[in-house]
Amino acid sequence: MKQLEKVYDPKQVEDRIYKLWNDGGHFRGHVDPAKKPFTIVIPPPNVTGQLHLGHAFNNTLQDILMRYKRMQGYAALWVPGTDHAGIATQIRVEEELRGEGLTRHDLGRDKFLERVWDWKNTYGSRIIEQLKKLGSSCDWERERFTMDDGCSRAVREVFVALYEKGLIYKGNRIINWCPDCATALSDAEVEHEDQTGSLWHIKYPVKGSDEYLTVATTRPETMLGDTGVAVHPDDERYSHLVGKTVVLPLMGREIPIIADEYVDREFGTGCVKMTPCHDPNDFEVGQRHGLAQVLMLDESAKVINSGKYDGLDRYAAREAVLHDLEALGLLAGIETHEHSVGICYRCDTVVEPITSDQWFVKMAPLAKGAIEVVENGETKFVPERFAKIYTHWMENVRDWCISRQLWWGHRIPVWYCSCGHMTVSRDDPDKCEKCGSSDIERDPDVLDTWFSSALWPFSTLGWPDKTPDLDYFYPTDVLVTGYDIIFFWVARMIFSGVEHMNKTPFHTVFINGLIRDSEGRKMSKSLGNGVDPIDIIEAYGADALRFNIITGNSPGNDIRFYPEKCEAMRNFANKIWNASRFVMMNITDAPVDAAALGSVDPKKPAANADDSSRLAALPDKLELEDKWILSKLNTLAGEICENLDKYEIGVASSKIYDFIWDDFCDWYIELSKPRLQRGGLDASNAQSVLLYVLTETLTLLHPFMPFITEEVYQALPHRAPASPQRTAAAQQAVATGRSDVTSSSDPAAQSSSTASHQTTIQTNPAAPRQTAAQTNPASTSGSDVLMIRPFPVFKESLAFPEDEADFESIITAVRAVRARRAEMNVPPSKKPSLIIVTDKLGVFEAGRAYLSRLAYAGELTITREAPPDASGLVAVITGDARLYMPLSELVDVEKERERIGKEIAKTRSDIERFEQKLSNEQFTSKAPEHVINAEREKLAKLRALLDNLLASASVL
RNA sequence: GGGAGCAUAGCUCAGCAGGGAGAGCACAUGCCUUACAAGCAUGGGGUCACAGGUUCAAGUCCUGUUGUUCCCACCA
Repeated sequence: MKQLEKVYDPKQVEDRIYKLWNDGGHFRGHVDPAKKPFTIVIPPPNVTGQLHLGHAFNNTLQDILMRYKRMQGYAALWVPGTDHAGIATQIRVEEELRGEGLTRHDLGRDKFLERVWDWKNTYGSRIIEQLKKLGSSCDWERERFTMDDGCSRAVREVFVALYEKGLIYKGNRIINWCPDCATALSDAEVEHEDQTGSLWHIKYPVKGSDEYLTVATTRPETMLGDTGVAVHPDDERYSHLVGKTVVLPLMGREIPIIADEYVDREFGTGCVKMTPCHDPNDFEVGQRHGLAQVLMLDESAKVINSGKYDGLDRYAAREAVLHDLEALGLLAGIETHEHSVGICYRCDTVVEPITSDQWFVKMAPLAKGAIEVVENGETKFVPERFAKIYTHWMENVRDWCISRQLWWGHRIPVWYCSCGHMTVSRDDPDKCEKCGSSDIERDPDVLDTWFSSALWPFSTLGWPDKTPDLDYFYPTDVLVTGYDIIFFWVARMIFSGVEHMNKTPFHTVFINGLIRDSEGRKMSKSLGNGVDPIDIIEAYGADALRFNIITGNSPGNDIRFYPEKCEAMRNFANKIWNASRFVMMNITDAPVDAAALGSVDPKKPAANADDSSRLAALPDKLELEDKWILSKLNTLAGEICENLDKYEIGVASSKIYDFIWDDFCDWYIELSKPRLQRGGLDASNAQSVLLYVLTETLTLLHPFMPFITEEVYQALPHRAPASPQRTAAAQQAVATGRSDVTSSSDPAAQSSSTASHQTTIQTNPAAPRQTAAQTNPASTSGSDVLMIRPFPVFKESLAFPEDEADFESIITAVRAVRARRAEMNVPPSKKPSLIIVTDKLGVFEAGRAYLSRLAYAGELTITREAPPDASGLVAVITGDARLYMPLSELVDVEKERERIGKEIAKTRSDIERFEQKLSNEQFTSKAPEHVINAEREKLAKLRALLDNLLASASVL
């Protein structure tokens, strides 16, 4: 028999297992009318991107949901793809060009785009490969790109449709301009940063008077574009000046003094300079009053239309203007001023508000439907609080500036003719649709990247065509994404889905938090505190990484990432590995059919004599500890389904962790050892239960740690679940309402199972590695892989609450004995006799074999009567029993008396507390019955404990 | 100027249809017990931020306070 490696080595496993799944076609999502669909579209990572921990987190969550639903029998489809990421990608390639001393203009548009496509084809698959390393079970055959033909057609269709509905328009309005990216940005693309700046007071001389109006500004250079000064209509200080003019210093331009409610009399001097071309408020005031527009900054934020200042950079111009004003004595003062500054989200450059011709989406009509579907619950946010953030944004959203002065992206489908007409068309026109002239020119701009990602849930399913995919998989089910792109992406997908599909694109938006470094800072390139998930996978394995980031945190909350925690999770993987080794080493004598245990009801006698396998006979042979572990596992299965249905991923994962480590490994495996050594029927029953519990547990754990669970599963003897069992399990799930979050109807389980009914694989004691390697991928389609094994559900037939409680008594007793021994420093080699005095004779008698083992006891007596002479014995007391050991020579009697005294006092005060509570009429009349009963039981236990303690103390 | 999250063991975090607080890491002690020293056993350590309120009962619900993080906003 070949010895397995003692340590699990993910590097030997992961790629091979991934290939097994892929070759088996298990990632594919197929339209299957007999099943219910479950669909997720991936938040498409930027093609420029490399996998970071945020992706790892987000995709692990998605993969868990996908694998869970797939195992439940849904037609599961996870659509992958990447985003062309307009600005980010263009910047990347321009940087590369700069290295060659070139700009994109040197190449020209077509050559430049060729270059970007080359770049995309070279590097764009990197992040996809990294997602695979993580174990993502996407349908790779359906990988999409926001600029592929289908998505481009969808973009074109949406643009034209919205234009035709009057929801897209072109206008000259104030937009955010990034001088570095040299493009317009949407409001969402501007970040705000609080800065300490200055507020300069500038005197404007009133024409035909020796009065001055003093204005205050944080951007003095913009005065070059001033076309008015505004005061409040009710401000008596200035009412006599309204209608007059001031002479704009430096420029000598005569500009009007106007009155507008917009002005806040309390702020500064109560006079506001009006720069309609460079301030959104001034723009609106200007519109109301017919102020002139003077554009004073160009696309790179250099001064224009301002005489001697022309050509200066905006900040140089600021200095020059201030210098000149000072010289003229027109600078009335400076104060420091806290304000927030708009920053480009891509390059951190301070953006300038500038009037410009751009394309906009009219938001108000679209927002209406998008708010509705969230308010009426068609789309729910998890956690709920993000719905408020979403709604608030949607209610206040302004029109969306969608044109970008870039080359990389979806080019705006608009052609201009010298006749003045714009041709907006789904197909490239060769002449003006109005005058027929072929002298037309296409709009040079491209669309905001988010314009195409907004269509992702349906463009990836074939829209605008009516495809079977679209019909079957849309709307998708869950969108999993970070809270940082709710406005950019989620909001826009929702209104797009509502507008173009008449259906919200997903019923649930599952929001995940951000991953921070161990000090709570955002991970960023500039801080150099980023952690590469691929490094973590190399060092600890993908399963450990996955389990690390999803365990012990709750939805929507940020996570601090500690690489050390991966060590704990790697250890957990190793624990599973070794538990599996143990099971395999002990089921070598005969093939065991553990699957049968899940399909028979141990509470009922075997149906017929023909059913002669040992497992069919098991119902009569289950030991107390068997029922204990089976019952716990069964409860666990029910809870995991509940947790996953509520998106409580972290809670679910830690429950499985605890079950595997504490219940299965620390107790059940230890308990099985004496039985296995004894051999015979007892041993084979234990083998069956071991195998059953291990297999079911691996199944429960699979969505979280797919690689190691599949690897072990492949090595275990098992039989592919046959159709009847699958159906039964699914029906049970529906009956108990435990497996289907979206609907109470049967989740697709009525389909004939794809799993073939293979014969039992002979137990193979060889390494899992070797066993799995022997599996021929070609023969695995529809084969027995864990990935598509039915997910466990709660089964009434495997619930044994009384036996569970009985066995807990024994655990308590064993723990108590161990604790006493540890306190007394008794070496494990010392195995004194043990007398157990208890009323639960049957329970402790059933535990005889392993009591001696786990409590290190020698000769074991179980009795109802206390020993007549307890002198020389030390007692260990629990609520159910007194356990006597002859260890008195090791105990300081005085100390022991003191200890018992303390324990008696503590128990008495506890009893008093419970007695008080239970005699409180307020409590007994108002508390629910199960609570009162629970309290009574606790009191009874404490009283029994006290009796036991007193009895022991009396003989000390 | 609005709004939200967080505050629980030394550290990082769970827990909350309200019924005497948990995990991982760290720490201490003893163990190479034939699956695992990446392990086993045992133990120490918490007036669950503060102040009120609701309730028979409050880390758990409500109000306020403090600290902290974040989001939104056309604060010249």
